[in-house]
Amino acid sequence: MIETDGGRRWSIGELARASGMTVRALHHYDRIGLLVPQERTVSGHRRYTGRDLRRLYRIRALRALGLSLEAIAGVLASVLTGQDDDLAALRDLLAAQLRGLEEQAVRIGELRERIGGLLQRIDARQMPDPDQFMATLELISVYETHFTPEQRDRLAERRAELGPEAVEAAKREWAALVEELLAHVAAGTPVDDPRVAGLVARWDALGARFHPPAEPGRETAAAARRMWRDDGAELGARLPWPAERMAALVGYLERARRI
Amino acid sequence: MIETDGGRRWSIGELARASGMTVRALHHYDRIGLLVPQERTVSGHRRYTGRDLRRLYRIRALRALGLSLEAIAGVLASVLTGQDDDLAALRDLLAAQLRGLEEQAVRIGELRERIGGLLQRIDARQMPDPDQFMATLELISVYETHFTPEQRDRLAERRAELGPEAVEAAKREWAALVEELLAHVAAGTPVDDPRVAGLVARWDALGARFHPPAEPGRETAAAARRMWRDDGAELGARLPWPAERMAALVGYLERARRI
DNA sequence: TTGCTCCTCACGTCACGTGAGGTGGC
DNA sequence: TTGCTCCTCACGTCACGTGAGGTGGC
Repeated sequence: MIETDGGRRWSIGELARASGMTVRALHHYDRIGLLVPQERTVSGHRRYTGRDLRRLYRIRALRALGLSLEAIAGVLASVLTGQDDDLAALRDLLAAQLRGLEEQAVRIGELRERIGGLLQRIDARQMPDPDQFMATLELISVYETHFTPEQRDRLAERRAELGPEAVEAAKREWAALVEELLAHVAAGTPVDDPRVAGLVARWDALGARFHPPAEPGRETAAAARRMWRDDGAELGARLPWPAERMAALVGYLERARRI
Repeated sequence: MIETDGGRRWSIGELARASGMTVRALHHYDRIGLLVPQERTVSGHRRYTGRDLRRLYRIRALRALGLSLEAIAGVLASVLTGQDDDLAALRDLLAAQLRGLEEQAVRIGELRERIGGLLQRIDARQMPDPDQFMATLELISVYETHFTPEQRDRLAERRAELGPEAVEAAKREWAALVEELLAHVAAGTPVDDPRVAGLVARWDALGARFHPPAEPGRETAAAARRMWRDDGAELGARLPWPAERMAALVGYLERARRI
C-alpha cells in the first residue's frame, strides 16, 4: 500500500494533547528543526501529518532515555539511512549515556552521604548554631579533599585509640606551638634558626601521634602535609588567630621545612 | 584582639589560584552580590581582604553540598544573625536538598536499567538495525508508562506460561480482527451494530488470555484498556496498517464500548 | 461579536565559559 | 616598550516557560 498524504492532520494544540507535550515544546522542536510540520495552512498555522506524529513518538521515546535533543536528531537521522554502522553508533551513544549516568549516580551518592552526615550531627545537637555548622562544614570539605575514605577511617580509629583527653592535650600543646611560631614570624627570626628547627620537629612529632603506626601512617602523614601546604591558609582562617598571620605562618613553615 | 583592615590583600587572580575557582566565577559572584570584594584600587581592580577570603571558603564548602548560589547566600546571611530558628532553617534546607537528591537517584536508577536493558538486547542481536531498535524502544516506553513493574512481571510470566506458539496464534487472530474492524470503519457501520459488538467481545477475550487469571488479572486488563485508549494511536502507528486508519479504529472501539 | 486557538517575538532560567576590545602596573 | 593582569560588556549554553501583542476561524 502506497503511503499517501491524504490522511488526518493535527493542529499544534491537538498534537500537544495527544502526545502530552506542551505547545511551546512543539514550537521549540520546530524552530530547532527537530520536528518541522510537513504543512502549514495559508494563514500560517502548523499542520502535522501522521508522519510527523510518528516522528514525535520516537522523539518522546528517546527523550525518555535522557538523550539531548541534538543526540535525538542524530539518532533519527541515522534511522533513516539504516546502515550497520548506525547500529554501532547507536550502541556507542547508549553506552556513553550509561557511563554518564553512572558517574552522576556516584556523585549523588557522595552528596547524600555528606548531607546525611551533617543532618545527623545537627540532630545529635553537636552543632548548636549555624556558625558552628559552617566551621564543621569547612573542616569536613578540606578534610575530604585531602584524605581518601580509607585514610579518614584510619585517622578516626587512631583518635579513638588515643582517647578524648589525649586529643585535647595535643590540641593545647599545638596551640602553644602556634603561639611560639607566630612570635618568631613577627620577630623575623630566619627560617634556618635552630630554635625554629626545634619547633618544626615538635610540630611533626605532634602530628605523628595521630597517624596510625606502621606503613599506612606514612600515607596519612604525607596527605596531612599536603593538606597543610595547599589549604593551610584556609584551615588557619578558622582558628583563633588572625587569618593573615596564620597564612604567613604556613609559608614560614614551608620554608623552614625546605632547609 | 581587634580585627583590623591592615592585613593582606589579594588580587582576583591570586584569589582564583588560592581557591581553585576561575576569575570568571569570582566576577560572577561579585555581580550577583554573593562575594563583593571589600575594596577596589583607584584603577578599579578588585582587592579581596581576609574576610572576603573566609567568605569564599564558606561558599565553596556549601557549593560542595550541591546548594544553589541563591541558597548559599541565604545560609551565609543567616550565619551572620546566628539565631536558633536559623539552625532549624538550615536543617530544613539540607533535608530538602537530600530529598531532591534521593528523587534524582531514583530517576537515574530507572534510566540506567532502561538503557542497560536496551544494550543487552543490541548485544544479543535481538535488534538487527536502528529501525528495529526504535520500534522496540517505542513499545517499551508506552508499555512502561501504563504498567507497573509488578504488572509487567505478571504479564511476562503469563506469556511464558502460554508459550511462543500460542502467542503467535493470538497475534494472527488479532490481525484478522483488526482487518474486520477496519472494514466496518470504512463502511461506516454504526457502533451499536450487533456484528461490531461481537468483534469487540472477541477482542476482549483475546486480550484476557494474556492477563493472569484470578484477581491481579483485572488490574492488568484495566491497565491495558487505558493504554489502548490513551496511546492506541501511537501503538497503531507502528503496525502494518496506516496510522490514520488505526487512530480512527481506536476511536471507533471506544465508542462501541460505551454502548 | 465573543471565545478559543493560533501566530511571532523576546526575555528569563543557572552558573558561569568564552571571546572582544581596551586599560593599568611592573 | 613588552608581557601579564585586570577591566567591562555581551553572547552562548539547554530545553523550554512565560508573557506580550496581534491575527484567524467557528
